[in-house]
Amino acid sequence: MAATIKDVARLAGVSQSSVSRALATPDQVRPATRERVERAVARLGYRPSGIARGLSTGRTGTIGLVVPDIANPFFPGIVKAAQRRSREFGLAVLLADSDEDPATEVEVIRTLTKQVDGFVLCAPRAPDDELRSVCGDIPVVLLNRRVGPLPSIIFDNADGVRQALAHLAALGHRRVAYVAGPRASWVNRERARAVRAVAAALGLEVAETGPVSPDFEGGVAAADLVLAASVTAVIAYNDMIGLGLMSRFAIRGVRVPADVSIVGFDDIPAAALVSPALTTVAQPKDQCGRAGVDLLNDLIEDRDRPAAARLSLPTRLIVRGSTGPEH
Amino acid sequence: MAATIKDVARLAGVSQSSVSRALATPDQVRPATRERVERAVARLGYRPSGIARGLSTGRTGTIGLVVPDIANPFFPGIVKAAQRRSREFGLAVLLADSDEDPATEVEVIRTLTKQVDGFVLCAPRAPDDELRSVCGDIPVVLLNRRVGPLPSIIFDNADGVRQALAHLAALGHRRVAYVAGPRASWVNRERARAVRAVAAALGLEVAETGPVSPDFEGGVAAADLVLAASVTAVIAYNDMIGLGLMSRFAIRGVRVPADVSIVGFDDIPAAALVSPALTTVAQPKDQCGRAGVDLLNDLIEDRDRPAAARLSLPTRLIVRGSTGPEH
DNA sequence: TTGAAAGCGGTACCAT
DNA sequence: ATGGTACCGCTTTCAA
Repeated sequence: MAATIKDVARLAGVSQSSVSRALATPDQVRPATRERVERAVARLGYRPSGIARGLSTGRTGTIGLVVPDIANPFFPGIVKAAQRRSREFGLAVLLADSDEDPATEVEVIRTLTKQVDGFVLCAPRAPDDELRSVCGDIPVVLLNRRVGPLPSIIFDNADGVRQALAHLAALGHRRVAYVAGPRASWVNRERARAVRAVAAALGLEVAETGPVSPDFEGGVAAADLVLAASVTAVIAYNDMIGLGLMSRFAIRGVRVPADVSIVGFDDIPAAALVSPALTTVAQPKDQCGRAGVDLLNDLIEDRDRPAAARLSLPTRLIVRGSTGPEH
Repeated sequence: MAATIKDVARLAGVSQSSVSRALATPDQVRPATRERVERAVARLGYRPSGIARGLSTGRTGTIGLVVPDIANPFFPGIVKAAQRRSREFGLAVLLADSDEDPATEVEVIRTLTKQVDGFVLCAPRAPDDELRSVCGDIPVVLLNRRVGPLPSIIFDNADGVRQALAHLAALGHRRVAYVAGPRASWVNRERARAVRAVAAALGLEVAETGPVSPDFEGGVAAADLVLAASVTAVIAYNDMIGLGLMSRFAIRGVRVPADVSIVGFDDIPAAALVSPALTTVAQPKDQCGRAGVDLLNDLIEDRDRPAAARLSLPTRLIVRGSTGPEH
């Protein structure tokens, strides 16, 4: 059996309380005592049980991180950053993959609620009121989703769209398609809205296609719709769709970017690996993951609602393969 | 505050023990009692605290899943499968990313040991004896790594290499390069060994290059080394290296596969997206993740060491872009 | 079948 | 500065 605080106390010849103090608040015990405790701890290889501590403090030292799909290349960057930051805070991360299913997501959150100090919810699929309800029970930070005044961190999608459309307009495109992602996606609604608004401002015509699933197959499926819309450029809900478009375009004999230019969102790793490389709107995932944990940690520490409970992170267009029409 | 078992007991007019039983072993309480408890549970929205339960049972209902780098496209597939399977068992998953650092890995394992019922270690980077030591404290399943008799699940790397080399030999290649991954990687050693053995058997000449880091940049760096070795085909430690090779080859004006054919390992998503698509040795990641959790669960349940504590999963070559030399 | 009570491994308050 | 002790929420004997 692993050593308990009792064993340490006995070996050190002090009380449990002193051991607990020596470890948690070293300056509340006499150096001599501290020494003896430390020695005993070392000899026994003692590690306090986080779970026992959790029971008595109400703090688990663990946060829940929920993502819709860890295999979606958009998320690992965020997860990694969050994970790293958490470790700096001495927090463990309970990762849950909801498989893109709102019901699973809610169930997972409910199950984990007792085991974590708070949640970072990445692009949660659950309905607003469900999220609000969760927020009542436990600190929560939303990533890539905004629900009322709940603490959340999003990317500046509207500005990303603006950069993308301005780029295409500058290249001479007059008519572009937007391939929509899932209807249920908050981000998709944001981008779609921005596309309409910005296009109008820029005097561009927009053809909306989709929605399609936000993956390679979705892009493949959307390709023919896009072609039928006779546009010279297309903005895809995300890079995977963009990649799917490219693939299908190649099969249909449509050259990219000569015939159609493509701009994606997310700057997933694969976007840089294909040729021509995919122009995309990048989002600072590291910053997002880190900031999410920072914010959650603040909430947990109850440093009463930090000023910036709602952050919007800048996006930036990475121009790669895209060119003007009739090139 | 969330309701506790006490609240339920009071509301139901029974003792804590009865509530506990009604929930854990319903057939040990009279139906009438069970009813009252269930009603109270529902009314209060009671959810037992896993952490309190853990303290008293010694079971946390959580397993630790450690990966070297969740952003490495090889792992999400495994993680996802493991996650899903765990949920079926009612287990939560504590995911830790060791950032490819053996020290971090060990530290993370030690920290989490008290909070989980067991570990699934994906391609652990820690030294053998460290792993053995961990195994003494708590059930552990190794994925993609073999250490003595420890429970582990690996892919049949030797056979994967055999398929790859047989493929290249059949295409007419006589001299191939192997681009090595990290020296510390057990899998790399396996593959390197197999390359030597199989090549000898097939009468192929082998040029070993590297080691390089197992990512895109590593492949880029390796490209020039490979070219200097004047081979017509190359087997890369993994797909990311293969992709890096392709990229650099393009810049150096070397055509793939006309001048050099490439075979990677892992079948990461991006391998199918590039053109020409990358020929690769695929490994059943889902099966691996699932089997890992199954095995660990058995170990935890202490169904004394299941027969197959050491599994080897079949790999299979996916032929895509590769062709013969002087094509 | 049910209830009382003793832990599980810590923390924290209260004395000393 | 230190020790004693009452919890934290649940499970699990042990009696009744």
